[in-house]
Amino acid sequence: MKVSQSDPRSIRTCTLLREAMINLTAEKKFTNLTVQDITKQAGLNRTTFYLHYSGINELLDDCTRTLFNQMRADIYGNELFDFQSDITVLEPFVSSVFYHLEQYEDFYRTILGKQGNPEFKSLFQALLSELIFEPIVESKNQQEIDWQTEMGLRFTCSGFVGVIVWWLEKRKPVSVKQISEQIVCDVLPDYLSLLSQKNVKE
Amino acid sequence: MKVSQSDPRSIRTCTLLREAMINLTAEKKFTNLTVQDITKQAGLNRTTFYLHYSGINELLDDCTRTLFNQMRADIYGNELFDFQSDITVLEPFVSSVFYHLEQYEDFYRTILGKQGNPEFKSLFQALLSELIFEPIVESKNQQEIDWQTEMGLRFTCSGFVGVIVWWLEKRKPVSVKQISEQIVCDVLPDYLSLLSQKNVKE
DNA sequence: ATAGATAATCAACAGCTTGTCTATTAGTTG
DNA sequence: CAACTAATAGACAAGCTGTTGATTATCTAT
Repeated sequence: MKVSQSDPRSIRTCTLLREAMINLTAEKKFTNLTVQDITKQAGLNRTTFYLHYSGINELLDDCTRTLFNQMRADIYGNELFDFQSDITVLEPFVSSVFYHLEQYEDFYRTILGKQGNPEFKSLFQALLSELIFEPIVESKNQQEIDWQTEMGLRFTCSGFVGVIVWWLEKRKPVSVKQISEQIVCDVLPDYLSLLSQKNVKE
Repeated sequence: MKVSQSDPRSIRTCTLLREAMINLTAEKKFTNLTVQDITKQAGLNRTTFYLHYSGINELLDDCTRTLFNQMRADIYGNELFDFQSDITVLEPFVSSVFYHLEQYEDFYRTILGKQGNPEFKSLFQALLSELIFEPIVESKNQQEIDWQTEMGLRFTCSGFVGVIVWWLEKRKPVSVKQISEQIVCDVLPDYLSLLSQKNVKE
């Protein structure tokens, strides 16, 4: 960014570039996506791009921040849950993730998929970990977490993202309500038992 | 491939190119890796590359096949297991995956990581699914699998790969024996029960 | 409303990679 | 030895990149 950020022209340009990137990605044109493609789609001059971003990765970072802020707001629109009482209070949080995905379905399908961007996927997983799973670990386990817990956390986050990708790839074979209930009722309870027990083989 | 495949010169060239690709990737030079880099590393002329591969992706495919054949052999070096009896018979299979990873540790760390290749990661996950997890589903469940089972399978595979990436990223914080036992004894039993039970919430 | 500041445009540039030619050299096989 | 074929070397057009300088359009403060 070498320009103002508060100037209406800058805001407009950045918005157009973000939208162009998201729309082109949604059209499965992510691999080998060029600055030319983006600026053409946005109806802007290629030179203008470099006034705002150093390259495509920086624009993607901007898109990522924008989408994640939105998802954060979507998720925290729900009441904070008391995890101790009942695991099913998680259901609205899990549902809101899927509802958010539906808003940019084509974009997420491409960028999280085989032809997508591993950096974005990693950030996406970290966000879900931060928003949903780490609070559970903290509420259950106040002391320093051991490697078994850390590994279990990673297993659960990766599994959750894997299920999301499956759901997107398969073009939503079941409803948000169905998949959310399946995850909350059948998958996460096992995760909890994993966190509370300490079966260290030594 | 426009050349013989059985000619000693071709075999030598392809081997050199595969090794160059794997070594350069291991040195964290995967993103923006060029044909020039590879042929220079291999000590070959750039034109020679195109006699054997149409592009980097095709060379990576060749590397993938080679590594996966080796992993398949590593895994099947163990006795076939009867999953019904005891889940812990899986331990040698899980261990052999980690021992295989150690042989090309730096390569796998890069290509499965944030700067890596999602296509490779997807194939890697599919291979583990085929070699380890799908046989379990089939042994437990002869009828057509429902979406809950399919989802559980995806969850388990993704979680397993997630743990592998965690282990590589953290530079092997625990031994192969420790992580394999933890996975087999504490993680998989919970999730594998998912693959056989029918908790359809409807 | 005007003047100064700043963003957007346009044309052009060198640098790099790609994929494909040719012609020539080196190695393999019968 | 003779034929076949892989490897090399140099060159080419094409495409994208990131930057420059000059010009036009738009914003903002007075």
